[in-house]
Amino acid sequence: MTLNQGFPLPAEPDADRAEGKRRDSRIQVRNREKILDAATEIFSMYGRRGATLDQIAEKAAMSKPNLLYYFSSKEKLYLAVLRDILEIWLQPLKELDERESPEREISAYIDQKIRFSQLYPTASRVFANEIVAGAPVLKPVLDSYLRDIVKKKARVIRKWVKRGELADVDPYHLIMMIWAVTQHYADFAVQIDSLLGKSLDDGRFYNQTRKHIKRILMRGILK
Amino acid sequence: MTLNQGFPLPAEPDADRAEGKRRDSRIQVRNREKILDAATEIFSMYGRRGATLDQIAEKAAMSKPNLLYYFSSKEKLYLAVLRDILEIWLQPLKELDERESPEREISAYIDQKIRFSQLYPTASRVFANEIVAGAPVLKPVLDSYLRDIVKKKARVIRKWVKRGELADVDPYHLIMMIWAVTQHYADFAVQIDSLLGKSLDDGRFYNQTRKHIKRILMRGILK
DNA sequence: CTTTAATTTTATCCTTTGGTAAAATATATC
DNA sequence: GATATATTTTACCAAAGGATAAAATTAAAG
Repeated sequence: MTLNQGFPLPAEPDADRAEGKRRDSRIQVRNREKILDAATEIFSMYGRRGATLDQIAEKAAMSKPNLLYYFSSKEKLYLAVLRDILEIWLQPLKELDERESPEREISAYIDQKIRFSQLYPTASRVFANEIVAGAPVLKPVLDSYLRDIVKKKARVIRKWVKRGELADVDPYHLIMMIWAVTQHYADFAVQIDSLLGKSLDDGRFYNQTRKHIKRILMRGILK
Repeated sequence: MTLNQGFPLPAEPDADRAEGKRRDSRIQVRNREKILDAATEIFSMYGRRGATLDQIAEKAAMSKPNLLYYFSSKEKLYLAVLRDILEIWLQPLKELDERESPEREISAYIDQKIRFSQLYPTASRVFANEIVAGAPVLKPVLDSYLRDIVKKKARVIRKWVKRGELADVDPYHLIMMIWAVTQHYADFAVQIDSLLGKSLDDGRFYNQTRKHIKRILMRGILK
């Protein structure tokens, strides 16, 4: 599973996505995907620096030079993985619509976020790792792209508050709270597994979690 | 700042803490502390595998072999760092007391957790890193020690629910939610800085955050 | 002071790791 | 099926990184 394509990461004169060559041959697509999946998993476990190309290559069932044929360096590969993750990571936020009720919108937002945690836990962990590490690569994106989107959506929430449809919450803290809680179930999955022996893969647990989060949060913020 | 001493991590025949030798000479204590602090910072940024002894040694203003004189291997050092963190990480949870009101106790718990995020953000990040990476080192501890404590405290919360002092919340999810939200401000500090230009170091922001989290959560769970 | 033990430095080793070169093989196109 | 192009393999390399040995230095004890 490879997540997405066109993303606003520092677009780099991309030496990879080469010029006048036949691209996207079946084999090309399949291998890039295999590599990205393998890389996601390895990066999620060992981080950008701790992960090794040997590990990734092995997981992708491919020799290291072969891997480097598709992604010319470890950094480029890491970037490609992040690029894939980031867009779909914040897609849901973009959809917050002030014309709808906050009840409906925030509820849907939480649903989508926890869904992401269920579907792409390793991707979520790569992202978490990058941020925890101080966002050495993503910092510029956070400072520009993410910042703008969040600012825009904070305005939406503030509007709801002014209209009296929402308790007097700080929009930023609310967003952060939703991120924290929903991502936690992907990022700290081992911990949850240790404590409960469950994961979001378990449909029953998934739903229970979803409802529980929503119940508490919605009660906390609705008027 | 070194956090703590006696911890229940796999105690290992500890080749370091040597036998019949003069220990805890001033210089010994000072250097171990210097190293642990440096290591915490480096591990928080690069993870257990990505961190290098060279970096740690440099940050500790010490040669690498000298560092290895105090901690005989990178793994041992990493373990020592984790040991330091873990105990004070879950100290607050241990203090949940069923004889007090949930309002008071949970409020105090949140306070202590966010306080930890403020005081030891890098330590929190090392811990986060370890868990996100799948707890390669801490897994046994999570499966035993942590599990037991949490189970015990879940019982306390359940008691409050039965007594009708708390809404019908799942204790585990509640605990997780508190962890997620409070730790988020340390673990994802870069993100918060990008979005708000603030950190918990800022006293005003610290208090605002604290109150906001408590307001929403307490509203969400109190009857 | 001297002697002994603790600490630090210097030199070095071996393995891992990211990356390259070039040959070999497979795939597609005419 | 020959030719050109894309893909894969094999053989390497230089730098980084964890670790050790032993000499040199510093601090403590008598």
